[in-house]
Amino acid sequence: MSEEERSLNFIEHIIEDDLKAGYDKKSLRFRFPPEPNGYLHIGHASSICLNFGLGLRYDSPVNLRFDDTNPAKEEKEYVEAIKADVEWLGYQWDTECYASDYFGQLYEWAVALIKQGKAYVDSQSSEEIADQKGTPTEPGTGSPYRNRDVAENLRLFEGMKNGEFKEGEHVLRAKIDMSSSNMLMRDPIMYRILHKPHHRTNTDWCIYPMYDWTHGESDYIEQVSHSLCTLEFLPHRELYDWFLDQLVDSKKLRPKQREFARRNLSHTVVSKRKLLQLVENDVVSGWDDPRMPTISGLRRRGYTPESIRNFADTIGIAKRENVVDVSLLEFHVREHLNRIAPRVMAVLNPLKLVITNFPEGTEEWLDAENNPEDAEAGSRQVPFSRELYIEKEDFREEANRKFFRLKLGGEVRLKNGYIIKAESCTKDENGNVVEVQCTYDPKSKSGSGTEESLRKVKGTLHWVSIPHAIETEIRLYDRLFSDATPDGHKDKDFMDFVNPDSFKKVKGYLEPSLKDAKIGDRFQFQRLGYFNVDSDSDSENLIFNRTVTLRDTWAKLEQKK
RNA sequence: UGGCCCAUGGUGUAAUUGGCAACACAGCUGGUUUUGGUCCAGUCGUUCUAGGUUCGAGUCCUAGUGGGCCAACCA
Repeated sequence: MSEEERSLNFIEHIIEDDLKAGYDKKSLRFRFPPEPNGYLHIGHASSICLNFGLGLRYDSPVNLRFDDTNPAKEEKEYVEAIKADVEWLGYQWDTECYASDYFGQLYEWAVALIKQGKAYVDSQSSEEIADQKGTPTEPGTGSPYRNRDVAENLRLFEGMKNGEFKEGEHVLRAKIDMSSSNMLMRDPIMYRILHKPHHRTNTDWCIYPMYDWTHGESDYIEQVSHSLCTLEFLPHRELYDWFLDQLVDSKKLRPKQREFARRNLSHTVVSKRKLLQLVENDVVSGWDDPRMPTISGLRRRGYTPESIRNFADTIGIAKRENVVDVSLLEFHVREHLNRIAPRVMAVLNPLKLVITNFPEGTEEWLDAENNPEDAEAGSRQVPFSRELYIEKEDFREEANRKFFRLKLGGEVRLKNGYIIKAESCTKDENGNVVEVQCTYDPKSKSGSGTEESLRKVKGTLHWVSIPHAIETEIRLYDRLFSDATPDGHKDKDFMDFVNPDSFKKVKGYLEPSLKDAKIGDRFQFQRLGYFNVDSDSDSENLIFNRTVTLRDTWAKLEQKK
């Protein structure tokens, strides 16, 4: 989809309106502001694509800003992971910023506010402050310290900064309006005392600014023009503007906050807290478990950055509640992988097939196309021999004409190989088929151009030559939750909906060309799905993750029964 | 018994700003195919309700209904 054809989302409309109203395009600037207290997930990806997409669209800088005002929760490890994720998605930030870099400026501004009588030190407990806050329907009442004189406020605030007080002893509050219908305007806390080392400023500070006092001011310092956040921050906008009103220099750009609805994905949860719960309860192996909707999980699962960007682009951005069906994400990864993933053959549920008229102890190397969607992809050789594996599901002793696979007396094409006919089968004591005996037509070789090779046979199977097969571990993933909105039930916990079959480990038999596959390499296992090499692999053992199955209309037909 | 936000197919977003409701996904029907993949064609809607303004309303106004957010020394 070309840029000019695409319709604008409401954020772009706001920007276009600003531009029309005389806003200088050169002063456009955006930012992605994660708190380094956890891993990024698909919801963040949407925000990243929004902000960096705007940067690309308007040729404007986009900062990566870590909102690191709470040393109790934040760690350097997350900073590194977040940077890696943003880069992997394919975006380049203009400046790597930290709210903590502005602690000095913020402190100066706070002192100025105190001097103007617009901030005061409150010496009550958090319970007392909460009690006086009122409720959404009742106004709050002023703190007994609300009218402390400026000199005392300054002295106490400096004392707070110098570590003269214990945590919780004092806070700095903005003096706004205890009866505002907006709870956030009822003298919000600007600073609290925290005797904790910070991942960047270490022990330089023992007071830390709150989000509201930091975010808009950071935007102003960085001269961010449009500060985009999720809908739950809408009531914060009034406070965001109030703080800016106190210190904005009219010659400088004044940032504006605008809000959009966070994107929810069906069959998963998109909340750091809930994802953490999955990790801590060992429901998954970690933040990068391939079932996790984290960027690192999707990466390990085999998703491509392009597919995630296309997904974000397609779902767009708006202000209403939403649950995007995960099938849309799957569509985008299939669409991309269909174009780029080399085709190979692998059997995951093997059934032995013996071609009785193929000479014992011999092999034949067949030409196989690497990707029918990509003329440049070339071809490779795959070995054919007397004993092969096919999928158990691809053979039935008897079946109706809707079954385009192998049945006794029936014919089928072996992909890139020959047409075979099932003559008989052997069963174990339980009646399970353990071997199928076939004959092949030596003149029907794929691509040979013979009359026999051009015969139309309904059904083509993938296969692997047993003596040449590489044995590997295959990890099959399914949706982590059986319910579309696991956290959308008032009476049930989202953990109740964890899909017990979301992970299955099986043994796979792969064509030998795969032996040199490297971690991260993506393939289409023909007729099965897209797979990539997991990071748990080593030179001895390959491990594959199933990214997503192919669309399977046959499975749908079967399910209907 | 408050304030604010939102409402368009099953899902997500559009609608030249008041002018024939569009795109993608999913579903369903067919066609092509040496992947039951890909590809191609077709199909699926009283724009939450009721009033109002207007030649004309998804869009503007009023009321209602439904959903969401707001009382962390979190972000």
